[in-house]
Amino acid sequence: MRRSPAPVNPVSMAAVAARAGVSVATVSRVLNHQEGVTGKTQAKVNRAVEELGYRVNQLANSLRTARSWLLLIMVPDLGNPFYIEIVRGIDRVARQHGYFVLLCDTGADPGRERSAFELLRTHRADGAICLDPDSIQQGLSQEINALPWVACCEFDPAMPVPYVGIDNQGAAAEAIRYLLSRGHSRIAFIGADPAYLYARQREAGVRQALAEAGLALADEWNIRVTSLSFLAGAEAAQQLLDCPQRPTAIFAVADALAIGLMHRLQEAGLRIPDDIAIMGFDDIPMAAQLNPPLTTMAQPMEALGAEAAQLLLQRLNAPDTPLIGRLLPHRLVSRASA
Amino acid sequence: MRRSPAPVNPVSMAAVAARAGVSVATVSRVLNHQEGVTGKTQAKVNRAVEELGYRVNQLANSLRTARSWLLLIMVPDLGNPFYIEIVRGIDRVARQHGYFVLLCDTGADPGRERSAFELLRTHRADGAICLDPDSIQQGLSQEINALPWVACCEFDPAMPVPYVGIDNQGAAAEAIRYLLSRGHSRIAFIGADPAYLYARQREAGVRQALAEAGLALADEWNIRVTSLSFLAGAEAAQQLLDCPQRPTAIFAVADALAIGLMHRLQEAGLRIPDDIAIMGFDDIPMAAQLNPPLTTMAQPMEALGAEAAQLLLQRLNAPDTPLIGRLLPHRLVSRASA
DNA sequence: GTGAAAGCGCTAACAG
DNA sequence: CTGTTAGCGCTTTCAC
Repeated sequence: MRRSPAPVNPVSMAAVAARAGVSVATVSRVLNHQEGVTGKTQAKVNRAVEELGYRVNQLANSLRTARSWLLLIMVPDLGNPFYIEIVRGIDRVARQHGYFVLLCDTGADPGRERSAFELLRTHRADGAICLDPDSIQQGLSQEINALPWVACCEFDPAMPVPYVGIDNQGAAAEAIRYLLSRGHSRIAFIGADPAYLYARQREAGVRQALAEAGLALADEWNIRVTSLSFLAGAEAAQQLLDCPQRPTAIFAVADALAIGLMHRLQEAGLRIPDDIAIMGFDDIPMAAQLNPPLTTMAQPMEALGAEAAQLLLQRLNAPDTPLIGRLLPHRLVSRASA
Repeated sequence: MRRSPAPVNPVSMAAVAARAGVSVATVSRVLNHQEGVTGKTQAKVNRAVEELGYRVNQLANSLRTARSWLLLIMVPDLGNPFYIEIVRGIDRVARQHGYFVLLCDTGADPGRERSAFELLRTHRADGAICLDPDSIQQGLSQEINALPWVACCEFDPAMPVPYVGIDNQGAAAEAIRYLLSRGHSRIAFIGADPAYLYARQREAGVRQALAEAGLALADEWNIRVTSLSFLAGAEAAQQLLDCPQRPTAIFAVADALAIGLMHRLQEAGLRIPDDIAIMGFDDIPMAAQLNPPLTTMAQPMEALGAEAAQLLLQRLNAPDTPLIGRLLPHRLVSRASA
């Protein structure tokens, strides 16, 4: 006699059918609200479902329909509130459409990212949204091009993948122009890992705006950190503190950096913005709570996530929709730090 | 002629078998590293897999083996860094054991939580970790008792469910004693929604420590907020500011609250800790970055998550392990705010 | 050592 | 309107 595999749930659709005195097909129809079933039959089935406490086995359903109703999100760092806000945006629209979210903190590691993409191939997720560095995306390009995913924040317009993001260069240039307009000409820049599109584009924006004003980015005021941690911000601050000549304003590519930066600077006895002005990027919720509140370039985080999810769903439902890329508007938020 | 369902992946195990000139059973054996297959046969199979770019269909696998390798996490608010740290702890051990994480922000809504638990019943997740208020857990008790899940931070020792948490009452009492030892006797408390176990227990701890010192918690200094947002903290601060008699120290049940609190207080011109001392709870990463740095009662967030995951895995692998509850140690972190 | 075949629980075509 | 039946793609027993 054959043993059935694993601990099997006794309450299958067949059990319901038996109890209701109908066929499994009918049960399936009722459960999926398909028309063409008598009210009386529906009632019988529903009662049996009720009495047995039946729940459909989504695994079986998914296998049969080839839809898992799971969306994968790949983020480089869950610890950064910026990504959290985006995840919330994704989650909101995903849920609205009946999907659940599979979250994967890749740590911006190509290996981890590759294995995350495997979830698509193995049918564990229907689609994915990737927030990882564009450089990693490009590295995997060959393997993932045909998969149903969209890029968010980090993207390469040349890749055959829909994307959402912002005009990083324009936004960064605007930020610098703001600083210039406040009378600053000695401006330092804390940049990030050039593996990220945003890091490269924002640096370009900074240089551009500076150049427009006849200025150049001094080497010793151009600091590059490797992670967006508070600590990295503090270390950058220290470097600036050690400069023979200090800047009067600092623009950090991310609020997280600006936070560590401010902390170290204040620890050293500097007053913000009087002794030195600080400007960030992102406008994470914490920015407004700092002392002094942080002036920053806001990204529409929730909307970025929502839009990415929308794009993905569209791609899933109509696979040959033309690929689109969308840039959402940024907005300068002037507070007390600069 | 019958049409097969949905867009079917052309590369199934059968395709591999055909190409390798063996049966699907053999392919399955090779893929699962089962012994009893010739090296030569293995090679044939592996080559075919390679050539075809075959990937196993996890849906089919899961249906057959009744394991989805997905773990569900229910959090009341993804926006709170406290939960994020816990999620990271869970994620780390989950991944170590081959599981992926299904994240669900329930917003502490019973309906959403109920539907999240349905993921277990419908075989979409193998187990769950619930961080939602114990009151909600209890409300669902009848329906979820038999499901494979563990409670984290919020739990009811009387429920037949493994849990991890901390000694909230003891920790809060310690916090108050610390404040007392610094010479404060006019201490205010910002508490949270009593739907949460932590909120009730910490309030009890506060009252206990105060009583030990012959003091009582004044009504006007006992503020209760409904969410752990910065805004809620700021509103609480305002209430305290409006009191005829001001406290000299404030203990907030959560760092997020303390942040909003500090912000509003400083906005009003008060100096911390000179005019008023502030103490928080959790020790989220941000706490050390505040100006002044926040004195707080640290919870081992990552460890709480990791331990919860461990407990869950254990429960999944040995369903009749005796139910255990574990309390992890807290630690007072003295910084400049109090 | 390998293969045939029986399902896991469900959906959907087709027949009645 | 309802039932029969053939799979979805895989694992696992049993036989050879």
